[in-house]
Amino acid sequence: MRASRFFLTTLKEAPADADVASQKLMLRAGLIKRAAAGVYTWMPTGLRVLRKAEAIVREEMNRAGAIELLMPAVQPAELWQESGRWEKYGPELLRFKDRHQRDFVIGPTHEEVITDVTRREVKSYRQLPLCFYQIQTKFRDEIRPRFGVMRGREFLMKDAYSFHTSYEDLQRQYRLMHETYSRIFTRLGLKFRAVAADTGSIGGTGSHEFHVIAETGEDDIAYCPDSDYAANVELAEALPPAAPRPAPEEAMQKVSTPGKTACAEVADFLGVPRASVLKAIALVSERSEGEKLFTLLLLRGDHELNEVKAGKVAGISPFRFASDTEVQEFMGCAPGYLGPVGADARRVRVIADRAAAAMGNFVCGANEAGFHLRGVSFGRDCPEPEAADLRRVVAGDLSPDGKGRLEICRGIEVGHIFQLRTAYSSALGCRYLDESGKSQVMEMGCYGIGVSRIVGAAIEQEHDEKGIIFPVSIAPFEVAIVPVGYHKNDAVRAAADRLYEELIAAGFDALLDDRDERPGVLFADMELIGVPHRVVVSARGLEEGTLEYKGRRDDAARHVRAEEIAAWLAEKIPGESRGNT
RNA sequence: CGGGGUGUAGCGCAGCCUGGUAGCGCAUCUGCUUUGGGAGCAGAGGGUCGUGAGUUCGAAUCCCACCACCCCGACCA
Repeated sequence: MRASRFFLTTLKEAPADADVASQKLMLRAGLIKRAAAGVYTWMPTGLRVLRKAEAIVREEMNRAGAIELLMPAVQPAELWQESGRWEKYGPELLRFKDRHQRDFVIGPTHEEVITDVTRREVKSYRQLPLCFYQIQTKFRDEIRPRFGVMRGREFLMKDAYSFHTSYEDLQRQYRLMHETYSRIFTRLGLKFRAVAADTGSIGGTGSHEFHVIAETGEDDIAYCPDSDYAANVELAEALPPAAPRPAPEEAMQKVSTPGKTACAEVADFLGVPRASVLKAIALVSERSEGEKLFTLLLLRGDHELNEVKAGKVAGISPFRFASDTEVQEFMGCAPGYLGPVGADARRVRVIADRAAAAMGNFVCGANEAGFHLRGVSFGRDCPEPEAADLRRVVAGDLSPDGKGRLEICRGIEVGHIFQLRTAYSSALGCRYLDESGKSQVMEMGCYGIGVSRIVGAAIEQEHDEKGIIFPVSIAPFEVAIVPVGYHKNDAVRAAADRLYEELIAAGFDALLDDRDERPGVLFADMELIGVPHRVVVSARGLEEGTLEYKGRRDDAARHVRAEEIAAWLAEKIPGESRGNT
């Protein structure tokens, strides 16, 4: 590509409303233009990047035997009503009516449509297994779109769906997709981690998220540096403390703690560590008969509740936090001074986190405004509570696989694989006849990759003060030829043109920056848009028979003999990662 | 949904308090000079001042309503 025939629109200043590096740089480099909140035009430079990412995803999906199709962005409401998600999905689902007042949605995902296609077309076990995929634009009406294309409302997604005659075969496909995703993100040049994710009501180990490791990620990931354990913090198990509960020493004693309601305040006020204060959180689970179940969760003062885990404790989900009135009703006390001692066992269920259950001689609320108790021990001063895993893991916790300690990092979710089992196939009646002619419900899996999010995540992961540093596999161009004096010096022009033809013929995705601008402008633009390799053609070098090579991360340029430059680049840009478009 | 903030040229901003008919930098166009790290000089074009309705002789500026966008928060005692 010649820059004079392309369309580069770089900016010196980023729009003021951009708030993360990738969004600023994508706007500055002219990769995207904002059309509405969370909705962007992919400009020519950005589209090249998006298409390269898409091509890698497509190649690897095809390699894994998945079959590409393309489903509609607009979907009839009937399918969503049939699956039950017309009610369940909430306001993120963009709904509208056509001229005949029929209800439609703009697809945020395609389980309904693919399941509908499959139930109509597939009748026999002989046709299974199948794995379909598409690369298609989705729309989710996010409450608060932000971070540019990383949390847009309209975005490009690769979504795949597989259909099986058995759970075992689904698991085989799931492992295959796990491997395929690892290949994809490796080829994309991303630092990523596959993490175990919450499977909601389906349970089991049937879901993994693929995260690009980056400070600005929206998810917390717990991982063990000494093993391959990694899980979303919402899921990561907190093991019981290794040390046994200390024996009761001091007698229980009531102390005045006026106005001190938060654990940290109480600990500071009494001069004890936060870890020796017991935190009590009151929940209410409403039953259909209007009956309220009241639960007191106990946590160590330095720990935080993990609501996902609490929701998995039998009998309390769905729950909400108790109102002040309800706390008063069940505990006979204002919030801020709650504790297990003296709680009415007939009306209040007490569940302690494993770490809280291992505490002894602790401080807790006295169930009387303005007072706490110190020197409290379970068993002696109040009944032994039920124990459960309730807290968020923190850095330094033991890894659940027993191979070290956990670290926490931030990640950007770019992929998610999920064993759906029969959630959709049974709702939509997606069945087949088995060998014995008996009708069976298909097992299903789904596998998503946020293709447009990958571009933002790649930039978030690698950039500097000059701009974007793209991995060569998705860079808008692999190599930039920057002539100094293209429009002034015939020798430079001839050499630059010759080099450009040579590199194109050799299969490189080269950009010849033949714009009539000062060299500084050309250098700055090529660096801003993240071209990983640069060759400068100058009169000075031509006299010596050399060209100047500089990698995007290199501090200094190197002189290379003109006749050796193609071989030099071939070494830097392996053919298999080249995407000449 | 609640709270806060911002809307003035393609981008970044000033002007608003104290009303008098809009300005700066970058970008764009023309000319001359310049040419290895976002050039200099001279000139030019480009604005429904978010929208609507008020107050006023007169509104970017004051009042009201609405819209858009951004940020923070949404019960963890």
